[in-house]
Amino acid sequence: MTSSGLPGFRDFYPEDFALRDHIVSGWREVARRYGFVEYDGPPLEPLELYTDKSGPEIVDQLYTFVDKGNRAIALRPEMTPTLARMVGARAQALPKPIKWFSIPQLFRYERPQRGRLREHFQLNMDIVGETDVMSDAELVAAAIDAVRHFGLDSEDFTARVSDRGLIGIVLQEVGVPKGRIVEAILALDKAERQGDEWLAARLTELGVDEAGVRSVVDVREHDLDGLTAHFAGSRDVAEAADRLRAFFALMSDHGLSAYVTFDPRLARGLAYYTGLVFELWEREGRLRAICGGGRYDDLLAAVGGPDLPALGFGMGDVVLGELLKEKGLVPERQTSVDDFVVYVTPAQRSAAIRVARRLRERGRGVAMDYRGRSVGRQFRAADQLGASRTIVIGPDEERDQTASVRDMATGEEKVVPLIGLIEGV
RNA sequence: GUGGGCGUAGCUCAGUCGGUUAGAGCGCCAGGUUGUGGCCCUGGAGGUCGCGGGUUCGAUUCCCGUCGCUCACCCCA
Repeated sequence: MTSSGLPGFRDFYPEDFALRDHIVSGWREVARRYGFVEYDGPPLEPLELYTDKSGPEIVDQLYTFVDKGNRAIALRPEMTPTLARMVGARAQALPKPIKWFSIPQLFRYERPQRGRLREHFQLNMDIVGETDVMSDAELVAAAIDAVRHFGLDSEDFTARVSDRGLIGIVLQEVGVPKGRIVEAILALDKAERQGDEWLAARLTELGVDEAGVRSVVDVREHDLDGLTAHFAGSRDVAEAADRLRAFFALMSDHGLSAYVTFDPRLARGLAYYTGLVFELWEREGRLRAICGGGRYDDLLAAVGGPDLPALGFGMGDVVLGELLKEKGLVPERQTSVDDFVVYVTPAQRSAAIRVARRLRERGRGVAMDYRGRSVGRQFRAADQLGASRTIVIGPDEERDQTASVRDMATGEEKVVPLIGLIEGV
């Protein structure tokens, strides 16, 4: 091979770009249906924007450099800090709730693998300035629809839902000190991969007694009712659970019950989530999470922005694209050619160009042969390009101001007046 | 960042127990006589056998390194 591009960065050949466009357009359409408006920010940001709040897991993997003005720069790894800044600057003026979406290209310096590159496009949908559980449900519904839009359904993927508020209260009940709740939640997330013994050791470290440890390990197997029963004595648990129940009821109103499951094992790695958290997973589980998000009511204030509650999710194009390819849901072929105009002899070239021009003015995609090859070869070119019609201009047509129009799918061909051809478009 | 597997034409792959012109299918290009595609036929282009070094009379084939891809770990958008 000759020189290749940077590892983890993609070249988009026309067929690749077609898939990317398919995904991005679909997302835009779904976001629009939910009443979100699009925004964007710069792909480069000051490094400090991320070092403060994002947590070490993101900072370790930043793409950074120093610019000619000696500024420390990062390629944006996520959109939320940019969103926080932008919303912050106009927080007073914007009607609430603020429902914004963006499809930024994001960058991470880490080892590329299947479904994880150093760059991807990510749909971000956020709602700022609303605490009602109805907004939680609508956001999750939008995330689910952003996947369903491409032809996947509850057979293919599922949404795991939990609530950090609830889990935090549970952890407090079993004896985790208040100041270490977030650590315990992150441990819970990590336990997915490390196993129960690791979790038990970690919880003991955090000051949980043996009974409490057992309780937490058990809790991970409970459904919502089981969980409330287990902590029947706790008013706080009951209240937090009620909010989740309300959430599931709303998901039912959205007609999406089949997609959502309570899963107390889900915690999400990022430190800033405060309430609802969710992830979309392919059912077969071979790929990574398709999407993840949740409520982060304290984040905007924490980064010096307005004190507004918020929630949002991110959904990348890489895993979703892999999934669509696997399921055969990638659109067939893309062509920009509607009509191919054939000229039979060089004498008709000018007339044919004029016809092409008039069709283009009407919005048709038109291609022609450049070299005056045989009619047969021109037809073959029309076929290769996927033209839906081939329009032949020969001596007869030129004389009669007509064109022979062939439907490439059916093979049906008829002679029509030029005027009719142009105006019939 | 750690460890394993892989790396031959645009794509999917064959092949060389080290030997002198590296193959197939698909794709691409040109023809198959002057007004019609999808089939077919003929011909052609295209490979420093990832890159660098070593062993050897000789390496695409063996060894080392490196880069890339990939899987697992790590981590997660």
